[in-house]
Amino acid sequence: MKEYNFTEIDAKWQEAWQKNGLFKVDIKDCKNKYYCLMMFPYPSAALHVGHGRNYIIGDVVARYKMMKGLNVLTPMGWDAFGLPAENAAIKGGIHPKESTLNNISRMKKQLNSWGVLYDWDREVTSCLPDYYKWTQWIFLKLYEKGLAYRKKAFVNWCPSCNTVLANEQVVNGGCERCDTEVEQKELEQWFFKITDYAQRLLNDIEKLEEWPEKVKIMQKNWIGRSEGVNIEFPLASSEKSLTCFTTRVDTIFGCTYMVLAPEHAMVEELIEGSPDKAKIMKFISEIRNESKIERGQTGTDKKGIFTGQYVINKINGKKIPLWIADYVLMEYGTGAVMAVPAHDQRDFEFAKKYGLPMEVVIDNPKEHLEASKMTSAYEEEGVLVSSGEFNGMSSVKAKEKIADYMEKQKIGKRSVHFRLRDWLISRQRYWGAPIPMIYCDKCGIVPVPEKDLPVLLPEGVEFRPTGESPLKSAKEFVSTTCPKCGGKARREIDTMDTFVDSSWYFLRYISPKMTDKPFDSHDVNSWLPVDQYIGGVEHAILHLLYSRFITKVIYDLGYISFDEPFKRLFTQGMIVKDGAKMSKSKGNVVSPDGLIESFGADTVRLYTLFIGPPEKDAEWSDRGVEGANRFLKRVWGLLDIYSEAKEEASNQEAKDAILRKMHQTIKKVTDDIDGAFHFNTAISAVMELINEAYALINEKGRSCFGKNVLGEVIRNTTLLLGPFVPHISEEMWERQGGEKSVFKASWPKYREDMLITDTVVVPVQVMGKLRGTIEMTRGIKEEDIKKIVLADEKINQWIKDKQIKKWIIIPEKLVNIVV
RNA sequence: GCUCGGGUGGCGGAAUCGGUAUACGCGCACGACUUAAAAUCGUGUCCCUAUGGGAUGUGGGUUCAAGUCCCACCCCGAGCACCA
Repeated sequence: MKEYNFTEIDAKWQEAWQKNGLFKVDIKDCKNKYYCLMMFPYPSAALHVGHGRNYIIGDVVARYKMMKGLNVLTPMGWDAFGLPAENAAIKGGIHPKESTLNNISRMKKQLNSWGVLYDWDREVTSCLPDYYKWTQWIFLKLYEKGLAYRKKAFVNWCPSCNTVLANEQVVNGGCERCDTEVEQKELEQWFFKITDYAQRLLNDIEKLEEWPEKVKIMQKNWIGRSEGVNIEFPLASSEKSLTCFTTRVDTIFGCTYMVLAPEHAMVEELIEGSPDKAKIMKFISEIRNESKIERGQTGTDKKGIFTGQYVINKINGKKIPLWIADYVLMEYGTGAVMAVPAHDQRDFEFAKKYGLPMEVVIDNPKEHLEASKMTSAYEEEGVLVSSGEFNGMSSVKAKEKIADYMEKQKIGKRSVHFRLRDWLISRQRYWGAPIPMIYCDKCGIVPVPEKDLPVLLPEGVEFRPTGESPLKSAKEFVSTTCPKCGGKARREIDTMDTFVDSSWYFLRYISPKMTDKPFDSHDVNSWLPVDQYIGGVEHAILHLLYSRFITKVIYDLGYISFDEPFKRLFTQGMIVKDGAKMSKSKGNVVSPDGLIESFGADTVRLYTLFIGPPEKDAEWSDRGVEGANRFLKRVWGLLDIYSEAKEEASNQEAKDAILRKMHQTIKKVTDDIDGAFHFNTAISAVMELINEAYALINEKGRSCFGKNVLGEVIRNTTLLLGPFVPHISEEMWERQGGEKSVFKASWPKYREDMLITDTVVVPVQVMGKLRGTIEMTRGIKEEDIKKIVLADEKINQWIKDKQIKKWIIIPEKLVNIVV
């Protein structure tokens, strides 16, 4: 028999799968549907083995589910808009469209060389008009619902590159390209009102039973709901009042001053006429010039200034000073904070620095607190003191009672605040979907009518940064007519965040070629939610949250009947090399191409899967790849042994043993895949089976199992390995007379009665220490166990001079004697 | 600082319910085959002062029995970070 020629085998089967359309799906046939989705990639220059892990895992799941008889949909596409292509274009002069499409065709070849299969008829590419037409359509739908709006916002600005930067491009406060310190610049921006969905996005996390707990917690924290009270503080000098939000209303009696964010709308009015007005304005402008990063640091020295104004704390009538400080953020709560230095560390530090008073109102039950002796704020729970009628109450109870009191007295109102902010979707960049909006001097902001979509991204545009959105220079693009009045108008020149493109692509796969609608609602409803979503943890928050949000909006609009897109989520770990993430700059990138050439696709797949549990990071080792190859050769070698074996088994014992091991392996592999995708242990189980087969053959001869049984072992091994190493499995399946594809064959079943043996080897301990093992028949009585154990010479050594106090007997598992 | 993960041989990693710690693979050593090397096959491989003793980041605890449960701490990784 020929040796394992992976080059030939890989090519043969990759061609065959393409030809017979193994993964082509009839969308109308949704019986037993299984939607297996991988996060679509950004088309970068070349894939490394770390990327490969993602696709290989998905391919294993898809092939396995197919063998389980499910109707599997696995599509693939490209998240093709985005900054890297634009940056490369600025540097190298190649148009982003050209480089992106080139990258796509290169990546497709690479995916194919791994033996990773998709239904390519459903391919979507987010930078092509037939796709982004519908991204624009989604924008219009959000606009109609009042969920897309414009407002002034600060953006990251690199003064050297003369451009706006995305948050991801700001590295330690500097521009990722030139390292210049990033400034904040205020521009009109488009937002999606995701905050309207904050509560639902939070509540529905409960529905995501099959998501990793980690991801759910990250989303919860990101949404960041907190309950508290909005309290009114009237100004001492006028009728007006300021509202502040607190989660610690129990500490209200300890509030000794109040602080506003420098951006607070009332500031100017408050300091009008003050002798210190100029000083205060100077202070505010200094704070505003600080970068977000600088100001956002915990523990940085807090800076503030007194406004000259006072407010009244209505619960005790006290007049307290009103300050402005950089540690209060305008974006959260009301931009005004009641300061309780004794019970909040930030207020504590600030009060110390500026000599503001401090009053203990929550006493530590373990150790009495005195304001003058405190070195840090006491933020724990405790008992109320100096709090009027609430004295003696626990802080937990007081939170409720004081809130009740305030609502009754109309001093304050219970309120909920979220950390989540609205989603800023405008990008002053070229390579993205144009925002379909028109500005008319007469009619104002007018949406592009649906019939005029797509708003095409012009191709001949100067995309080198000039300080303004590149589309501004495309005169023919900008100048248009107002859809309302027909007069002269200009187009929006910003493009959309690429996260908008990726927040609905899983719907488009169902109807990728539809021209009059983004998708067919009936088909989408029958195939979604996605049964299994697979991708990197780095998308745990943004992409997954945005997709959930857009799905809910489309649900509310009545286009779909489900409001969570992904039923089950799997996040795979990174592959690292020399302890670091693979990157060109570190020079530790491992390309799959050479490895596939020297060992074959199956070897690379097998090693990638065997390297460790797929949800964890793993260290790549080229030597390990050789081990995987060695194993495949051993599996292949069974074909030779089979062809030389005699019909009849020459050794009954060997035959029984291998059959038992085979059924145990079927169970183990099935359980490992069905459970937590633990492919590494599934593969090691098959290795054990092969090891045992060889050990028995070496010992008892090539015909020890007989042709029948060896053939059965080979066939089942082929089936079990199919999802992991599809090419060699197909080849062996064919050579063993299997019909059609191994993936059209059904997944093997194990026989329960073949899993157990008549006898078990039971460890025997004395005082919890292992002293020997004894073989016993199953179902043996306790008395008989004792007799056997006492009769054992080795065990007896340890108990002969001692008195037996207690027997611990766990049937078929363990015996422990306490002396 | 807060919230999650994680810490087991030279290395990647196994270990359903608390029940034989170190499966499987890599590496290494020795042997076989070979003129030789590679490949392949076989044997061995946690440590020690070895009929025994000690090891799962450290120190305690619960238990007949702890990698697994409880308490305190150390280290590594991820996310959030002046969120009132």
